Amino acid sequence: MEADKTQKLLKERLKEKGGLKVTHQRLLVLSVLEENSGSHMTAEDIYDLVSEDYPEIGLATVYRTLQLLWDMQLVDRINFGGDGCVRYEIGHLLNGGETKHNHHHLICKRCNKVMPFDDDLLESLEDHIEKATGFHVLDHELKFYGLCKDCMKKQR
Amino acid sequence: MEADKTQKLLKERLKEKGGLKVTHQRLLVLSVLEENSGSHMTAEDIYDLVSEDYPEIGLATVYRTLQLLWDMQLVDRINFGGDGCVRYEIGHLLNGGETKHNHHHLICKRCNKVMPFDDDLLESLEDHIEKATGFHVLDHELKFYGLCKDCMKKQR
DNA sequence: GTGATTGCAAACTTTTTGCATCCGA
DNA sequence: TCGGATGCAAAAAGTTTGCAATCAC
Repeated sequence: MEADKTQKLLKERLKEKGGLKVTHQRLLVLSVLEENSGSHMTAEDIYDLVSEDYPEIGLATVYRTLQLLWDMQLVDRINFGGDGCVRYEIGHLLNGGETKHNHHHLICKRCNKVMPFDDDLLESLEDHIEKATGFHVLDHELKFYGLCKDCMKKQR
Repeated sequence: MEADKTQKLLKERLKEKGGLKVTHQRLLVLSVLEENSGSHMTAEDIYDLVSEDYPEIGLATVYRTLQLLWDMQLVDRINFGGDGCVRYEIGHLLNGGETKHNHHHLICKRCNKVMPFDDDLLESLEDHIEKATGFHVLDHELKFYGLCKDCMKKQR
């Protein structure tokens, strides 16, 4: 999705909410999120990136903007592992229906190595869930915990 | 799994690590986690529960104990939704051999509601992974992100 | 012009760390 | 006894809030 289209959507939603303004800062935060679609960024990551173009921005503004974008459903919040900080990425609704990311990981319980693993096997299960529960699935995340090849060897 | 067995496992692992001690506090934290198997508790939740029986415990001890239990793979860390705090539950290895805890969850991106969802569909995929990559799978965790029935309604 | 928004700093919340004391092995 | 563990308080790290100045409409 092109930046123009995302910006247009932001402007629409701000108008819908009534009285809210399209500011330079809001556009910049959104554009950084869009340029890094797929990565999971903390507020500080976003602050650092926006600062490159606009050093006078404040961290508090980034937090306030992320809260606003979340309220308007333009960004998603995610929580990876137990690192205790909230991460953001551009919303699924904006992220193009096609390029949905399938978070499949093999995680070794011994050495904590994380290996990616691709498989689209779950698509049909999503349909089943939606029919059975009314829950509309947007994305999934599948983690397998176990022992990697190397740690299996070491174990014996 | 009975508390006795869990305690025994804790003692074993502490001995394995060498020099680590079985303290009243560690036993209490583990027993609270076991009594509340299935719920996802913050460190403070656990602190409050342990405090009922043992008011002199410090919050820092709870954090240190949870870190230790996690290192020894006796508890799991989970991070649902974007509520910005880490939660703990008794580890899946301990949570009953038969009823292997398959963490299947439907997580609403809007209201952060978490609904359980059971399915054993992934067993065959585990075999496939092991043959293809040499990774020995012990457990899996599957999360579907989307919009629950209620939030779907509200959206229109 | 007017009210929403911003930057800054201070407050808050959650988690970690330093240290003197205590306790399990 | 002795080194690991604890409780407390102080420090970090992450996030929110109050307020005067500023900017979008």
